[in-house]
Amino acid sequence: MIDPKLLSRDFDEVVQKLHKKRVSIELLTQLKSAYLNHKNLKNELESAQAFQNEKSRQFQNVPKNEIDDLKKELAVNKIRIAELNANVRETETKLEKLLHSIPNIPADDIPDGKDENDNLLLETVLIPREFDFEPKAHFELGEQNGWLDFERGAKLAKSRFTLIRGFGAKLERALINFMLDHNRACGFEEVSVPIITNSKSLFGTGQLPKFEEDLFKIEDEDLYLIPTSEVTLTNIFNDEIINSEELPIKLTAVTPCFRKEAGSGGRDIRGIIRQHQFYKVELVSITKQENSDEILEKMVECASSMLTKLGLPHRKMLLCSGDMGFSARKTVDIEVWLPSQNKYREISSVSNTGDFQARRANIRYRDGKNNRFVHTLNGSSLAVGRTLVAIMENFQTSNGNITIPEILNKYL
RNA sequence: GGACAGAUGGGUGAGAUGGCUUAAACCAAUUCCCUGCUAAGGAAUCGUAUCUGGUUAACAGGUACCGAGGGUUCGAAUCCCUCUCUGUCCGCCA
Repeated sequence: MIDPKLLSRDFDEVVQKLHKKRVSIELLTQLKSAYLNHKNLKNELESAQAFQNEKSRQFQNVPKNEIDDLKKELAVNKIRIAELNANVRETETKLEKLLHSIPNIPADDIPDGKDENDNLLLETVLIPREFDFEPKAHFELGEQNGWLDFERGAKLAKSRFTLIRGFGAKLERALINFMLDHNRACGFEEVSVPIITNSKSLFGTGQLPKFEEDLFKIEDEDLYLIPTSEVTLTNIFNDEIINSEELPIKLTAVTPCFRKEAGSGGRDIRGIIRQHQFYKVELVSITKQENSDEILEKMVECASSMLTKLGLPHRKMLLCSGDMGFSARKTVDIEVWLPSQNKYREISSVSNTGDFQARRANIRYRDGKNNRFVHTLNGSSLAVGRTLVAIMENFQTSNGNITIPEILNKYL
């Protein structure tokens, strides 16, 4: 949630910055007038309440014969308060609805652009190997080695659910342990969180109300399967005021993630690149406002160095304004090389949301005398399934075997 | 799932009989004093949000908030209703 005060203070600047994120001026103008309208009505309500309070206080020392007159007067004012109150609520919900649909304002150094083609290459790490045979796709290798069973996954649930078996399952578990150890070495505390969460938490991190269609909801309950542990990790602190000595708080967790993938149509239908359920090791940082950018760099480095340890070629991309997510003010994607597709594919995404989520989830810290909103950052340390894909494809041999990165030996 | 109890500020915890209680007291915290340093001691400040005035400061004032939402009343932390959560006991269970 952006700061509504910015609208009355620096309207033109907000318009200009959010234009980069494809938010229309009309919407922002609407929002501004809703804000001012609500403010005026609220002022009116408050003076009526002040009147009521002041007169009520007189009751104890007013002569008995004047009490009836006073009561009459206040009865009238009470009706006015009720009316104003109804109006204020109406304008408030209208304002909130608008406010909640506005994405975060991008940071100043974000390239303006429409989609992934306008992203900025920051760095390439490791050179993709040359194959002297036609590299196979992970789903072929997976079936050949008995690691991936798509038909039975679909039988058990539906398409986009996959059974991982035998050494594949063991490798997945090894990867998880490797990643968590790596993150711990980067200074992140390991947490085990619920993988079901309520609407308040999902609102806090920005998944609700706008992206409900991508969530699996528990029937008849105010509960959802988490789409990422970012939701539960970040909301650990909602409605809290954190002592500034405790910052930055750096957390890591592994959880299954659940996504409906509504609107992704037939994309990546084969294989395990895009699943309804997948394991992801996540990083979340809660920081003071002044060091979130620096922590973003560190988180990107933490994820990137993990891929380097695994020997996987990858690159870092600074996302352009049009390709960034709803809550982000700055995002760096890490893309891993997939030989079968002959291109880089997203395996990690690290975002600084600034105070956008903190404002929604009401997470603050005490900075001397003042309470300020924290900055929250989140990043996939790596999507486990996609890492599995990358290992299979990059380290396949001509007969379809897969060489396992040495660093994983002690986890197998 | 059944029975009972509870929910107050950063923490602990007072607030029969509704009004001067946004809320005592204690702890923590911040600032200052004292001390060569540490410890101890003393003084002051100290809920959140929002609006108005003031130089976007200090500060002053208004409003709302004592789990959430309704109700009664001129007036509710205090009375009534609904919900949520927590604790304890019983039942069930990995």
